[in-house]
Amino acid sequence: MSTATRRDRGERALDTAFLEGTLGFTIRICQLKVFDDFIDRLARRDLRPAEFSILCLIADNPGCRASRLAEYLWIKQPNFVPLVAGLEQRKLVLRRRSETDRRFHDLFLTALGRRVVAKAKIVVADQEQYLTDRLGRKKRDELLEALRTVARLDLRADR
Amino acid sequence: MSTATRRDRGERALDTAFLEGTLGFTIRICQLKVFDDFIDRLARRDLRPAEFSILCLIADNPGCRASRLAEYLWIKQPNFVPLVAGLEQRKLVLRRRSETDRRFHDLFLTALGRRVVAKAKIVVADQEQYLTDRLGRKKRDELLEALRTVARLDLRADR
DNA sequence: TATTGTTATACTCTATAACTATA
DNA sequence: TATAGTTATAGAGTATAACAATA
Repeated sequence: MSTATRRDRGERALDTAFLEGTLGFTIRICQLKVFDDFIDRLARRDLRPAEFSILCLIADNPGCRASRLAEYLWIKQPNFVPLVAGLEQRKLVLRRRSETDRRFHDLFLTALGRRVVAKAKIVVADQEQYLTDRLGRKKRDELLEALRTVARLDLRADR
Repeated sequence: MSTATRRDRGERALDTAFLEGTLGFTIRICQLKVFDDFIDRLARRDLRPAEFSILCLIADNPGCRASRLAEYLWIKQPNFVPLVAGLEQRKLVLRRRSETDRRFHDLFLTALGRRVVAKAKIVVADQEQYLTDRLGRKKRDELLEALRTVARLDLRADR
């Protein structure tokens, strides 16, 4: 958009009261904005949000199973395969057949993977700090807690 | 997933503390869950979330311009065209060339469009009520207010 | 020359069915 | 028979460039 806002050009503001009065729409806009910024920050490290979240989970859960991660991240198994395969090709992740049950893939980070995730976490911390600065520590913590409450709900199943 | 949880089968729980300690990831999971439920609820009316939001905005802003809506909804103009064209074909929306500037398309709801959006709003209200019941009115209102604060930020531009 | 809407098109993300190998 | 991972593939959603009409 040009530097002059629509308001500057004398246009009437949109009445957005209904949508902005709903949690659903507002969560959606927040997610778009936060991810837009996040994707841009992470691009320098050649990581997508999904890849970053996978690396984080393997870092804190060495030897975890692929299907377990996919389920938690709401990524369908067939879509999860090329994600992990890509990370393995880049020497960030190691896949190993479980010895107790050879159907499973146990996942580990390589030394390089640990370095990459450590640096990427700094990028995330920067964004989180930016948000905390704008909201204030107390409101930020309350926001996170409320969101975690929503995240734990099983909306479709509860109906 | 089967009825027995992973915990029941004796699997160790994932350590997800890092990701769940970030606003970015938690907002993302909330958005996925809320939209999954929302899409399912709206499916009976053959409406997608984007279509619903467009109808809502036209309802409260008759005669508004297509480009104005697309910008607000974070939908790129080329992707907005088939959305509105579809709504017009279904006789929910009316596109009219502006008389003052024939480049613009002014958007209106048809009588049918008004009926459809009114019914869809009930579906949304149900979901919002469900969330309010779980969170409590006060926490729900605080959550919405905090989200609106985040939604107003211009994260990328502010860096 | 700039802007709105449009077309064409490519890329990413997501979804489903069917296969394999293991159990 | 059931499960983890895989392959193939189709469908959304999203992105950019270029064009026509209009200003």
